[in-house]
Amino acid sequence: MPPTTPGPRGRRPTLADVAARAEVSTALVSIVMRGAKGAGEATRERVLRAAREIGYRPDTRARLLRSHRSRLLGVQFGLQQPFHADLVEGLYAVAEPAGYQLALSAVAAGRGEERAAQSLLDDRCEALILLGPQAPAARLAELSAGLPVVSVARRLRPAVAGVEVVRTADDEGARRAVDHLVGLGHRDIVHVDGGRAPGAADRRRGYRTALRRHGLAERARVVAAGTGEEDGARAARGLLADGPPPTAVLAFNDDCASGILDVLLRAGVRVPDEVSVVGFDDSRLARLAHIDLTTVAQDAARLADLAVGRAIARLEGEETPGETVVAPRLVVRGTTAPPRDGS
Amino acid sequence: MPPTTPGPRGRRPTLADVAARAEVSTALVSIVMRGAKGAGEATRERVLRAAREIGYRPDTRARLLRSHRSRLLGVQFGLQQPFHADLVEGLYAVAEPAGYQLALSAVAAGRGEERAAQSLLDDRCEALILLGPQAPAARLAELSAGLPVVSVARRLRPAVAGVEVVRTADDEGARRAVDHLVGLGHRDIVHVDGGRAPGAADRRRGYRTALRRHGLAERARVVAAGTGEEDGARAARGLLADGPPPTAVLAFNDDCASGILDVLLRAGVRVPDEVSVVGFDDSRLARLAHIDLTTVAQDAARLADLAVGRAIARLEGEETPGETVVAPRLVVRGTTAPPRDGS
DNA sequence: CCTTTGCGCTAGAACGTTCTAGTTACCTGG
DNA sequence: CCAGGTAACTAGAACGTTCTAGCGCAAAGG
Repeated sequence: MPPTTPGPRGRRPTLADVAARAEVSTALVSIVMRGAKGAGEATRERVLRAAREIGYRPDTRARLLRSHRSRLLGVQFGLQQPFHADLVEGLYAVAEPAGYQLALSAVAAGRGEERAAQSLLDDRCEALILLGPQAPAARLAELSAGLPVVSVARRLRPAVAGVEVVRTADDEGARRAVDHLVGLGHRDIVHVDGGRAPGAADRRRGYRTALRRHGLAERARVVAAGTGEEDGARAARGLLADGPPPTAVLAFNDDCASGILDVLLRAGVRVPDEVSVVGFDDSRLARLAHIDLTTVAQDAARLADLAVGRAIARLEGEETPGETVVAPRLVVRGTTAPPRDGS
Repeated sequence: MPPTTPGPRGRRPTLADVAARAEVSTALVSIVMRGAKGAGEATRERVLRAAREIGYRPDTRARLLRSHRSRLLGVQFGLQQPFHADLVEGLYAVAEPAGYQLALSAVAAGRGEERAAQSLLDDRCEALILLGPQAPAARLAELSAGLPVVSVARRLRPAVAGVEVVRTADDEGARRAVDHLVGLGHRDIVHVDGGRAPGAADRRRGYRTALRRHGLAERARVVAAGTGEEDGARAARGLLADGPPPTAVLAFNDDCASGILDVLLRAGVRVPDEVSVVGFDDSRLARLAHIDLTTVAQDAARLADLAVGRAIARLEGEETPGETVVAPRLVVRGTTAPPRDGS
């Protein structure tokens, strides 16, 4: 059984230790450990055995110090954002097979994006993958002067030269949701809006476009709200106060939808019998049996795949499209149904 | 304006560059950058200015390679666990002021604990802080032979020599929940149990103890369930089928409670009017206005503080208690109320 | 037989820091 | 005026890798 932890003495075995045991030079051990060519079959075996026997593990930091490639992708993510967790999971899945490691840096309460990004730079990452970055475009441009930068799930308008964007087609998501509702027979569909949040403008636009295509342009109705549950609740109270509610609501996101659901249910309005509700994001929340929200899902795996792909392409000097848009997917659950009467 | 990114040429400035510009030795620049003593006031200024002007940032990896201290705490966490996000947030808040950096390594779908821990070791972390580790005790023991290991939120029975445990008093949490319910007038309280999940045994024990203290020992009733929403739902359906439901339910955790709430509400049982429900964890879920769950909160900030403290203490060779237990806090929200009749 | 080629291997210099052990130069007290 | 101390600074060797040259040797080609 080879030891898989450093011995109690504290000193971890190094290349030199392996070299001594296998009676070769450190350079050769290095060759063998990297799987590079230039070592005979027999010696290779001998070195590997020696390494195994003394529990040798290469020192990442020394390795990176010397070889100018670090094969490290820096990932900045929001600790409190469940969707980012899905993305990071996807990133791991793609990066490791491609021969890259991930360095994670979280944005949290006392730790802003500036700190997070800086720590990634200090770690000598080769590229930065920023999940939903809020930093000003100028800062992103500045970063991208030094290394490839990929912004995931944040659109940049106008485009920032050098910053690669990978995002979901928010407008299309909203369109699909509207198509679904119209297909069920709804004609009176309200959009509870996310205001200035990333993606909100596109979702609003998609909503309007879809209604227009269905010949319902003049029935478009956008209610200002926001990104949180409470924003949705407020909007819903407003809707109930303003005479008969619509037969369907497209919320900016799942949190917002959850607030809407709450107010409706407490007011005795049955969902989906009287009012259908659609969310956006397919968060954990939406999947709860309790809530069972019809929603528009972002394809985290695909976004992650593209993000890594673009970062690596840029590292290898390839041309990249600048922006890549991923189609969302409508997940039909229990909060949508045909309207009670064809109003 | 000092550049805060590496220049386009790719080569980042090094100590030598700063030294050249300030016309001193690299050793002195090192001294100044570390804030060590041994530099004159005037030169210090000059060096700092030079560093600022060329946008120098120390190279973490080279720094760590040389100084045997890495001042790096490795944190292994579950990507999909919201509670871990709270803990990591707390860890950042404590570690950075104490002069330590965090290296994050996520456990996710295709990336088990073994991989996560190994990557932390490869980064030459000085100590490991494992959030809710599932690895066998033997593996933890093995790890702790090489460096201090702190297990957060997982109790180890029997204790593993060398592994420091920081956890919430699950039994006390359950007791507080029961005390609250009894205080409201409940006497018919069921515990929907988490089975073999970490903490479940303690919560079960706390529940039993509390009932006994209130002279209700013979009314204790434990229903086997699990950690998920669906487990709670199943248990609730069972309760409803077995004649009149209890007046109060203590669920293993919030997810489980959410499933219970769902089944009760769909069955037309009013919460909290007819049945009170208490969760455990104070997850994001519990805080939703929609759910508004009375629950037992773990003190993430305190757990994080202790975890870092113990890790550092061990690094400095101090004696540590081996296990530290943190009191939970009952958060009363809208799912508990006095029973309708004093059954 | 002598050159070429290529393979297996090694010596030794990087990489960007910190650390050890100095060397100056300036006080300070006798 | 000198011993002794201290503050400011520096040369050069680490740290654990990878990389560049290049060496010895056997097989192949002339």
